[in-house]
Amino acid sequence: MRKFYKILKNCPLFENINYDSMDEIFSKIDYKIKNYTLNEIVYLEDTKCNEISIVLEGNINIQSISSSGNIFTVIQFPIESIFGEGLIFSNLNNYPITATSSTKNTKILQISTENFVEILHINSTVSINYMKILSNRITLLNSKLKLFAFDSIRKKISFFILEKYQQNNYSNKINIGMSKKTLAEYFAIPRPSLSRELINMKKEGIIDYDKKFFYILDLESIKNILYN
Amino acid sequence: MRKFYKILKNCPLFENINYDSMDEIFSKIDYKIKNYTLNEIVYLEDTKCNEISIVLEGNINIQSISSSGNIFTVIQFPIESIFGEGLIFSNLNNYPITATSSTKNTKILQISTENFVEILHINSTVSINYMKILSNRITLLNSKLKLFAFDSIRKKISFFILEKYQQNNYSNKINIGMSKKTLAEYFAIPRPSLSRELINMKKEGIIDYDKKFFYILDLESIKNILYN
DNA sequence: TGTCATCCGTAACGTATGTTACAAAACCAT
DNA sequence: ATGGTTTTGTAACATACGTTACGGATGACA
Repeated sequence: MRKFYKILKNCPLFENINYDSMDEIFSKIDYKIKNYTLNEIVYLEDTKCNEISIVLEGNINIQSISSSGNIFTVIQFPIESIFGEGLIFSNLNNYPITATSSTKNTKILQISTENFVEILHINSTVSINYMKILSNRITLLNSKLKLFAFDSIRKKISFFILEKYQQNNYSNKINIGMSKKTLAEYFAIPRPSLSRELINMKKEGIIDYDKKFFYILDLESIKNILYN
Repeated sequence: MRKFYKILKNCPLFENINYDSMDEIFSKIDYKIKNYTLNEIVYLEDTKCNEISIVLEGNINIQSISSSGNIFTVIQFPIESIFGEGLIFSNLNNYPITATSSTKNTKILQISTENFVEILHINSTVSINYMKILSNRITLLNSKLKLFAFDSIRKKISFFILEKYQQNNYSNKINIGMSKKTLAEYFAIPRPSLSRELINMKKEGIIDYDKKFFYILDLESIKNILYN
């Protein structure tokens, strides 16, 4: 196990855990290290999740829904990735997707729910790390959902501008911080659609913009768009 | 504090915690019980969240984005509701919305992050409860996001049918389990839009349906819709 | 300074879906 | 059964948005 400590240290769950603490943890609890060859199923969609998994060597693949609305986009999860951490304590703890190994030698550390609970008792830093992981996931999902929930491009743009406006001390000049292309991807819409709506809003005198900045011309209108 | 134990017992955080344990907890940690009159701000959007809150008496209101894409839908949170639990351990721990009291006498229990960490140490059941809350939230957000991410009504329907199909032992007869109206709300789309798409899919021989059931006629087509 | 790749604005077109409206069917209570 | 309420199917219309395409602007690099 010790040869994996370096890898575990980079996993958010074991952040700030020194080797002595790891010794303590892994001497007290049971765990498994499973080996997979290429394209083996690591876990199967709709089966119960009763353990957390950490990739120690190799890669695993999962499919998901892309932001353009298509299923079957493959995402790679590399070394140090953690799985099942949001599921083991959930009432509906079925894996939502199938995961397969994408490298010839894939090693995965598996810790059962019981043993994981034990770890949380043993080491309070791991315990806090774990809650941070869950909380950050919630924050991320929330912000994603917020954007998706808006039913028009104009609302997405307005929300984005208003958020930045508040973050940057109510300045009318807003640093976009990314290319228009990237912004369109962030909104999960085609780039020309974003472009067209920006043009419309400019024509209507609500905003102006250039390569790097949005300029708020009519703050009230922007607010009204969100509350229409 | 003791008079609130009965209320706390109904809060998922204190599920299965007996009064003795509560005594132990609240004797060892610091906490505040704050009183609000009508329409006072309980917490303000974009300010740091450094405590969890539980409604002990009255109601609080928050605004959110409705599933029809409009901001400013007011949601009421009644007695026993818990707040901030997904924020205190998050790196971005700003309240995403403003909450105000909606009753003349609103009492809210507030426990700072530090003290909350202490509780998690003291009582392992509360600790597990807390992780269940976070995990269930993640599961809920995930499934919502999944539905939103689909870019067509046909995909939403197909996903819904396929999910039920698998849950019910691969039977071609699928109990919808709610009215079409409710289903439309669940999909966050207008009811006539759902109706029309169902008609189309029936015309194409993919599904049939009546008041209570969907019938899968062409399973392969349904699968293809999701992977198109 | 010229070449190439990338980013961006712009336009035309087709279509999925929101909107509104109305009547038939189903449900429920009297 | 009867009347009223809610749920559904259906249709016509308007529109926001995806799609595709193209050329100009921008920036990197040799």
